[in-house]
Amino acid sequence: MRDVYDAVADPTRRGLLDLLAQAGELPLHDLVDRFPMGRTAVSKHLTVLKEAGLVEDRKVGRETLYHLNAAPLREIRGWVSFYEQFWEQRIERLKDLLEGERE
Amino acid sequence: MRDVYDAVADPTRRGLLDLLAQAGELPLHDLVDRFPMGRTAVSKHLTVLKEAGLVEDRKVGRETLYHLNAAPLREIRGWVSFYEQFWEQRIERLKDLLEGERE
DNA sequence: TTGACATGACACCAAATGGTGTCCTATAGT
DNA sequence: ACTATAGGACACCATTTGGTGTCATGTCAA
Repeated sequence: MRDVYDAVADPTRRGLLDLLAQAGELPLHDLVDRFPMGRTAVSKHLTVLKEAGLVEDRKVGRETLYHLNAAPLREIRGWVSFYEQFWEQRIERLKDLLEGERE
Repeated sequence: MRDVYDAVADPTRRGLLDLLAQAGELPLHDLVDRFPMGRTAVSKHLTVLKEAGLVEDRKVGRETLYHLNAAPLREIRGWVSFYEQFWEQRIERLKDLLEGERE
């Protein structure tokens, strides 16, 4: 479907995830109220998040209620945790090490 | 400058970071050899990564050597770790909880 | 039953994105 | 000195992206 890294790259979409994490479940019009853009734009962002599996929705009457599914974020978590070893060590130390190879 | 989430959204750019993590330091033409695209495209991706602070470069003779700076990834790590609490609990349980509100 | 509300489904548009090729300069190597 | 290599700096292009507005449909409430 859609890459989870890509889905999360947009600040509006991260904002949507934050709201859904906080509120549990919200209808579209409530979400729209929190952003400086129209309903169509927010709806599109939610579609992207749905394609990435990060949100799910259910229809209740005339509303569509959206809620978070955080599971796909495991992928990002796993990827980024690999790099922890590199930021733990001082950057300058790495630089010196690389420069020192010539001596 | 450039959003680190955005910089990391592209699979080619994640590939570049992986290569630099492994090799320590590589010149542009070595990086180009590993991807199915031209020098200009790879160079542009490296520029994006530089704008996000994820790579740095130094000129040695006629080569430009690129190396990783993983520090900005802390931002992503921090953001995503907030969501751990949501994927730890079973998704079905959350759903049942939300549906149960009406009874 | 009538009118307001919620949203899906388009069509549309400007700007950003991810590629390309070309030209130019600097450096290495013979 | 000459030639090949490394790569910066463009100009260019198709596609995607992130927004808009409009129309049609289903639902709620008086």
